[in-house]
Amino acid sequence: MDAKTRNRYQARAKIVKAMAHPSRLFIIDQLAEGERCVCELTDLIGADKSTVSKHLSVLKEAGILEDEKRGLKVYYRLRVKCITRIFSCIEAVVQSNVEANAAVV
Amino acid sequence: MDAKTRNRYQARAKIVKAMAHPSRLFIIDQLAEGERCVCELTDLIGADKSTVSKHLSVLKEAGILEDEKRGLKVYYRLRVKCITRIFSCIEAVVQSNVEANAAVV
DNA sequence: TTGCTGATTGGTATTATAGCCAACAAGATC
DNA sequence: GATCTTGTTGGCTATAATACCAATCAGCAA
Repeated sequence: MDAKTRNRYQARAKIVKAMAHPSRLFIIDQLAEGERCVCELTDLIGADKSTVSKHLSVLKEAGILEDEKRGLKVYYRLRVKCITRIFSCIEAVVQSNVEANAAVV
Repeated sequence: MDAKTRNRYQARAKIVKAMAHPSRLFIIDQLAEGERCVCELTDLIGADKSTVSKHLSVLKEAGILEDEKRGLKVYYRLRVKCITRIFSCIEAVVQSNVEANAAVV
């Protein structure tokens, strides 16, 4: 694999890695419906706000989210909408796994 | 977040996490064109064959790939085809990041 | 049987990730 | 200014991921 190819896949992996966590996938799903402040997401997820804040910064750093401060609150939203389309295929794999497991039992 | 929701996102994260590595994204891309044996992928990637074998088992364990042994060789292929469609959106984020960086400079 | 090829598994060192608490920063409100 | 609310950052520990080498396993062939 040459350097150019490696760079291309590293750039892609950075994005995928940023999504590779239950809370972060949940955040993406929530933001598909519109912007949310950190406090709302913290309530929904039920983790420490510092933890949620770090998840959000991972997604922002990857270019998936953008934020905007208004008053005391910081609102996050999706920067590239198509992200949500990914879920349909992920869900297809999940379903396929469920069926495979059912077949074994 | 209730237990059911948490389980759903954990299942999804398992799949996304399995893809979250440059070599594994490369493997998925290669297999989109048809099955490959471990030796071919090892050559293409240029890592130790034990490393490639482990990447493949991560993808298989997640339900993304399936394998078949024929003679001495083990062939891997995509189990759920739609996985490849994910790349178009990932690439959109990558491009968006490139443009944002260009704007800064 | 012996040896060869292709692939997996075990061991290990290095590095990255996750989550909490505590401390701090930025606005709003009194 | 004092204080409350909302978020971020630093520090820490625990856990997971990565990659290599070495050893092993499985199938083929001499």
